[in-house]
Amino acid sequence: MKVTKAQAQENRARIVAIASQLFREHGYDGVGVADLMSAAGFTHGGFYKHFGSKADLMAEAAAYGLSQSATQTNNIDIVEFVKQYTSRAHRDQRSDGCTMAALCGDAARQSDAVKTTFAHGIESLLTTIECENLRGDQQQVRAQKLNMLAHLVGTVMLSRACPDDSELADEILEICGNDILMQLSQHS
Amino acid sequence: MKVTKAQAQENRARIVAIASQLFREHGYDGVGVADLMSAAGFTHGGFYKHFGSKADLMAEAAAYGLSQSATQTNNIDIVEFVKQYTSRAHRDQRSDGCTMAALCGDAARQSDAVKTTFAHGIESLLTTIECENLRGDQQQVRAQKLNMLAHLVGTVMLSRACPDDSELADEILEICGNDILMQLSQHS
DNA sequence: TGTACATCAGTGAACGCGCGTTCACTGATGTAC
DNA sequence: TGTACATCAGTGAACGCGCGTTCACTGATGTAC
Repeated sequence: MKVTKAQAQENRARIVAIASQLFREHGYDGVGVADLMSAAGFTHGGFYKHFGSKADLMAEAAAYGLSQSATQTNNIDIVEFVKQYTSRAHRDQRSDGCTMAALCGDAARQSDAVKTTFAHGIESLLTTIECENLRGDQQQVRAQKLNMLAHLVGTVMLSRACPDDSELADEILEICGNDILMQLSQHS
Repeated sequence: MKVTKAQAQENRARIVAIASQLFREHGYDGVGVADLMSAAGFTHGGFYKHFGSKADLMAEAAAYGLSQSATQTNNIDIVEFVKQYTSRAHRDQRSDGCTMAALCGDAARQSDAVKTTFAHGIESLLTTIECENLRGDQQQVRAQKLNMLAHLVGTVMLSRACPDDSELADEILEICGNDILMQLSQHS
């Protein structure tokens, strides 16, 4: 049965949002078209009325997830952001967490469309990260943010690669979280 | 046809080594049993004479790849190590590069067997990273190494998530590589 | 405003395909006498 | 040392299964008059 134009657009947006979550949790290869359509409350056949292919949705879901991260990062105290990013809650809640940390390993093996989306996502994060505290010229501030981002992403990814409830996983978060905060205060 | 015991053992080792490379390049889901057996010069049927399942091989190949990284790290000048790790050559040669950077994103979604292997891999890297230059007590040195590892892994993963030949990809390597070296000199 | 028709989001069966795994078979190696 | 038999690494066809994608169909929505 057909559906209101507005309703269809809303449904499409829901598919993208749910795909973004499922991809973050299970990876691109870990979620099938039928899985995500079912999670959105539809049958799989309708998928191709909205998207050209699964690969197309992957790029769109990445863009959605990364812009979401950027929005959440915007206008938040940077110290609070680092603490939250390196928290156990963030590590354990992949589906609601940072898309960069959840999928940048997978992105490296995807098409240039997806990689371009991730590159834009990095630039977005660099822009939205609160910078008032950082000293130095524009280039230095950008370098400081880039280093912080790499350190943050590496921290969460290493912690996630450890067995659940392992001491090492928590140690990584704590030690690296503290160091990132220390770097931050040194640059302020 | 049967084959010498020694030959069979050698063949098994070759499968593990090639699997380790292929997994690093294409991810665990991106390489099939038939693919890797073929790459090793065999037909797929013989696979289960050596391994219980593909998942078993994944854990074993990870252990192989991570111990290889640790071996390469051992007794190498740490400045040279950081430069090589953050080089374009390392970023672009996934199959011969660090298993941690290539697969820690995938490892997070695998069984505890694989994750345990990665946790041991992290500990191995912490042990083998040359530490003579680092100041402080044992705990501080461990923290410095852990931070350096997270920073290194994050750097390479972010750079790989960008499109090939993109400026951002190279900028990440350069900026973060320099910062990691600077941290190192500060702690020496 | 009412009517007739076109549109198209969503359904569910069906497609070809590649995956991990199994299995009967081969024949050189290893072993027992 | 020679012979007869068991072992088992490697082969290649076959298996069930789930994947991405296609397609004929439905029926409410949107549109033209």
